[in-house]
Amino acid sequence: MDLLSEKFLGYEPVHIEELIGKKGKTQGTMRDVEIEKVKEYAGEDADITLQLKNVFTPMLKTKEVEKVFNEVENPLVQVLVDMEYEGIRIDEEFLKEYSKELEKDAKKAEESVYKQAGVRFNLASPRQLGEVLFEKLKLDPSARKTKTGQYQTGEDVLLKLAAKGNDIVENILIFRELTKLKSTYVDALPQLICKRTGRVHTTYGQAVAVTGRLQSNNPNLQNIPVRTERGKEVRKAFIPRDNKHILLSADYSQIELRIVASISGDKNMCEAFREGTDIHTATAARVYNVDEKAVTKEMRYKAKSVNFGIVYGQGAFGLADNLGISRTEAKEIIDNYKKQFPGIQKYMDDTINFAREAGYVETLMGRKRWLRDINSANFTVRGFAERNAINSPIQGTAADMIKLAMYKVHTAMKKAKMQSKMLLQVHDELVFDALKTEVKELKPLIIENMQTAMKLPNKVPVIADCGEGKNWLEAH
DNA sequence: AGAAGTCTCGC
DNA sequence: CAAGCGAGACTTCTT
Repeated sequence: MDLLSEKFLGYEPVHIEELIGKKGKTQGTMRDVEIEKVKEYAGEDADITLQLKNVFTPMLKTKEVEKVFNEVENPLVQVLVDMEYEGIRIDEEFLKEYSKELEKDAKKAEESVYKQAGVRFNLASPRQLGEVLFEKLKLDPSARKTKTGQYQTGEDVLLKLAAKGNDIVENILIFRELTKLKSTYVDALPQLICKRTGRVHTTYGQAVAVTGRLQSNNPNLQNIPVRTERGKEVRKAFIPRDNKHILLSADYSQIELRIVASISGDKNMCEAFREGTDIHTATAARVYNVDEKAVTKEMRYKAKSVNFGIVYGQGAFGLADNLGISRTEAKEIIDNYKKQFPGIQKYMDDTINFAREAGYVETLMGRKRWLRDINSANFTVRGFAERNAINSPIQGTAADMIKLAMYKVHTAMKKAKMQSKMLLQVHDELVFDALKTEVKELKPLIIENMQTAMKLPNKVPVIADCGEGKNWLEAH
């Protein structure tokens, strides 16, 4: 059954109450919602019992995990149902216009590529593109191939070719960007606008992502472009329900790094957060052993990359590749980092050792992730599990925190009898349709509840910021 | 028609 | 070999 069509294509939405267990169902309310989601995810004929067992077995094994179920997941069900039901309004006309513009400019870039290559082919095919770039034009004699024998033509590869002055590559990158925006967002979103509500209604997966994060599909509203200028335009299409409302966006500041500092207990990083200075600048000052005022843009940029890499278990090779620096320099930076933040290194070692003994890692709330490969004899396989071990407690604790916050905010809004609605969650961000007359009261309500949803150990402060505007881009 | 592979969007 | 978690468009191969 398609939850979306049942909800909005003329049927009375009574089944929602059934789903959330208001009619005498005291047990397994979340399971009922999840059955629908599993069906959507795995297909109508999926073995639901088996799927659900896989989903909930890790959660029901110990008292700590029952806590995650009882305090985080079950209360969240109603919040998610409300958000999905509400949906977010889309400026269809704007997207239709933008689509024409993208079409025109993509075509232009495409024709330029064919002219420069001296041959017409399917530019949307990585395989054909690779053959043109590396066999016909011979742009890079040492071009690397994928495991299936075709040339790699990913953005990183193309950017390196562009840096060597290959004009054709610029147009390929433009073509890729514009066709991506057009097909995935600009043309796809209008098709998902519900006729009856005039809005798009995403579906959230509550027990799909292994770390405890939410997942959004049909449409995925957790990957709307924001990085490039032409990508940002898409966000202008997400608008308030009417002129009495505005969009409001509240997001956690550096939440994953704060959690790293907190659960590792690293003195220097905890202190940096308590001081309230910019964390990447503070990191650069330590790694390069200079005063914070002497930190250059480049130093900060590199420190930022290390901070993110740490969260993912990245090594010297990955950092060098990412920053385009030598492996020697990358190793030097990482060694300095570990010296300056010894608690971080200890956290990584301790976490991997714990996982080897226990077979799992867990978040501050006790959410578990099982790691069956953590003792594998295979270097590569074990390496993956070790990076999972480092990352999961961090990503998962952030997920626990915002899930708790969502319930708290939702409850507080109901208690204050507000008409404003929570619409979207994007991992560290919540988006609201805010009645203009409620904004003044709503903003502090959101920020206060987000910041106090979960107390972090070692006195690491949690900060949330809030913006508003006539579309999602302005609010962000 | 569906699976696999590649690529790109977000946090 | 080498950076975590996702969705989804498109091409190409398999059934």
